[in-house]
Amino acid sequence: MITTSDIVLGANAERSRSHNRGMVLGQIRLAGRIGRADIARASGLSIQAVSNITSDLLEDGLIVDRGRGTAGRGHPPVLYALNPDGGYAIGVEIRPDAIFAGILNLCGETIASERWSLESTDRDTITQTLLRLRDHIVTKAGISERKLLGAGVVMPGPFGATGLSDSESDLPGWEDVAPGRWFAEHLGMPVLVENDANAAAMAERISGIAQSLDTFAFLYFGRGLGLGVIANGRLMAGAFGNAGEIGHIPVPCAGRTVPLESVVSRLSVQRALQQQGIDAPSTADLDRLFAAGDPVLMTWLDTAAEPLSAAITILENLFDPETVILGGALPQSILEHLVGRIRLSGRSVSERADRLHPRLMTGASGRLTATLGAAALVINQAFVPKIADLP
Amino acid sequence: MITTSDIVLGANAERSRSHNRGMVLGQIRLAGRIGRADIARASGLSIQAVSNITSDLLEDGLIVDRGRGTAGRGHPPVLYALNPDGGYAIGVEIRPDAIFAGILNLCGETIASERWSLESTDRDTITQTLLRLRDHIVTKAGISERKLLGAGVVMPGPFGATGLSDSESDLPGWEDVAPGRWFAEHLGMPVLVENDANAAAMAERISGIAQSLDTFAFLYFGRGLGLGVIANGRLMAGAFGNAGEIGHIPVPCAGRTVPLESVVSRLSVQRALQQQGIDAPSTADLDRLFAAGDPVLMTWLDTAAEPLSAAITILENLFDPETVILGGALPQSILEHLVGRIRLSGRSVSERADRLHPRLMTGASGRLTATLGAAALVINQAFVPKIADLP
DNA sequence: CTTGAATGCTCAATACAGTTGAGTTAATCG
DNA sequence: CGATTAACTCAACTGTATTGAGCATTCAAG
Repeated sequence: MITTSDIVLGANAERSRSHNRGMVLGQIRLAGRIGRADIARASGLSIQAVSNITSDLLEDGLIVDRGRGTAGRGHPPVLYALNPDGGYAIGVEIRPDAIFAGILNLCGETIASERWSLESTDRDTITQTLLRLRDHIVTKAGISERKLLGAGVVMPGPFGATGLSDSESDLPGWEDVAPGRWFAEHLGMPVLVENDANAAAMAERISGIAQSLDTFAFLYFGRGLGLGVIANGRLMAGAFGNAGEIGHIPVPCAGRTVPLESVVSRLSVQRALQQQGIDAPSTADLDRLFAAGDPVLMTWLDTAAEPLSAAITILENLFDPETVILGGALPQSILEHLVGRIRLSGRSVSERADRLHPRLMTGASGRLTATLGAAALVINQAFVPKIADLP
Repeated sequence: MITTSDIVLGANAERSRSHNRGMVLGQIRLAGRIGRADIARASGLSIQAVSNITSDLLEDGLIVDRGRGTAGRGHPPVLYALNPDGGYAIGVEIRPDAIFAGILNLCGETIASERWSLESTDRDTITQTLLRLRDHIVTKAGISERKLLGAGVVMPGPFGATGLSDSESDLPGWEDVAPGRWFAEHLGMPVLVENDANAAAMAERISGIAQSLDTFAFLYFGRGLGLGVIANGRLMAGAFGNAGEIGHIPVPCAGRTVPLESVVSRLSVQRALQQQGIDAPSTADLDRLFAAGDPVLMTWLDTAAEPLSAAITILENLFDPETVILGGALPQSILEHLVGRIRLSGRSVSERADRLHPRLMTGASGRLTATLGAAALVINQAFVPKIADLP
């Protein structure tokens, strides 16, 4: 991800305002409907300040008046909520063979989605295809281009040449360019670039099961296995933007030590099926096989449970998340089976009586998870305070 | 750690100032000696704003004028540096059998340290002992109490009752109290509470080998094995303050899968030695055995290398840190031997050509690492922007 | 039903902190 | 030696948030 977003450090009047605007929007998102006095209490700002900011937001169409509150005595508050039509974000996922795109509104609802095939992955082809795809999907969604907040782009990681680079999954022709800047220039809007797992994790936070969670880990079944960690509401990116490569950690499996994604991933189950002559290229295929109780698939699930459980113990003890979420390009049925099947270790910091959420949950599934997550990255930007801080 | 520090969200004039002060101090610390124009460029503030802030800091005695710069043409800048005497922090480490304390100055230099035995771990005994110890060490260091910025306290984790709770290492009598608030009230100063590994990691950043690193992982050899992760200059705490319990993750060792700290920790080496009738309670004992090439110790080192290497691969792929640092209550000689002995996996996001630092390094070692780290937590506060942000 | 307390909110004045623009000083370069 | 570059200061300005007075609306107690 090459940490694009300009890291601004000092606070001044302008940046304070933008910071507070993001905060107020975040509070409104979190609460659903909320009055100004409550926002002020939650944010440590004066009522007057919140009042000024909300009237700005109202004028900009980002929030709407949603009636009066009732509880208790005293003057009932005016309640505000996000305006779904207040802004939109495009999400784009670039794969070696296709481009996926989707549009999310400010409330995180999907407005449109598309899949276009790619003949080549060179920069020109991708850029031209993307421009046409953008126009197409914006028209299809019937929204005004002015209301686009930006675009999120998901590309195969890891970024830069690392020990995990792998010509099969990487995009040739993109090694020597910063994709964030490239797309920002060509699309003419702010662009965030992330890997699939991080984007999918953000989707859970914006419109999924993790809307009220600040610290969680998301295990993403893509081609391999990815991890997105959100800590205190922020994506954990790592020094070079490559954090979360969980697929490559060594885990025990049937007495041996193997890389996690060699036994727990979409590719691994498809390989296991193929060895028995079963072809299951799509998520729907897998769903069908699962519903039919296919023995090869069931055996794979049994085998995968142990290393997956080990991986979750590792995640819990290293990150101490509120929960671990399983999602991505496997059918919901299989994800749910895995969640039910896995015996979580008792030797974990996550084994505590005062938990508010289960240790393991299923999140969004299906092929579009990462694409919509890319858009969620942009939507999230609106809700996050802007004064970045580095020591 | 019970995330004490009041999480303020909104920005106003007062908080902006304090934020910018922290930022400017952080820049000065990072650079060593720096002029106002450079600070302005690094922070995105105007020269005038930086000028106002530095003159405040100068007046408060936090920084000092350190002559003029020379390079290039134009008016040479006035260079500022941290004033070591500008402030002090007390670090305290509470163990079941003793209290350690140390004092650090603003530059992270150790001014004094002490070890006092404990007869009991009940709240009263510890609190009373701590108050006397504080007075004693402040007198010994010969500093003014007014210049104390606060205290950092290291206590055995994990915090709260979890699946890892273990009556042998926990402190009885502290389950139902928030230690941060308790100590803040009784010591009459701001208090930060952390576990040993996190504190030690912060020590590396304030006065150790990681002074210019923003994202790194610190493997801490205490009783067991702990992990402190600093990401973007902040400690990664986890949802319940228990992140970094790396000692309990499953790793392969000699064909079996075991909890990491059962084979890689001070306790594990001491147990191995004891089984052969060798008693080595202190760090110095271990150093002596290592220098003598003791065969039991050497065998243990050989055995530990494989699981430790696996753990480092996990850390690298999950956190993508700039480096991994080994430190804590083992002699420097053994840490260095381990760093040299470990064969790092090539299948890691950290295996990249453009690295600025080695993948594995040794940090501070010895019994006081965590104690001084506790003080470093407080010193660090001075250097960090204050506008906290939660979405 | 009246009165008072509690609560949400507005308006106008104020304060704080950073920015801007016009100098001043001090070094290097040609 | 003059032109140029760069750091810095001074004073006026601007943007945001805060403060305090006051109004509106609701509930509850008498």
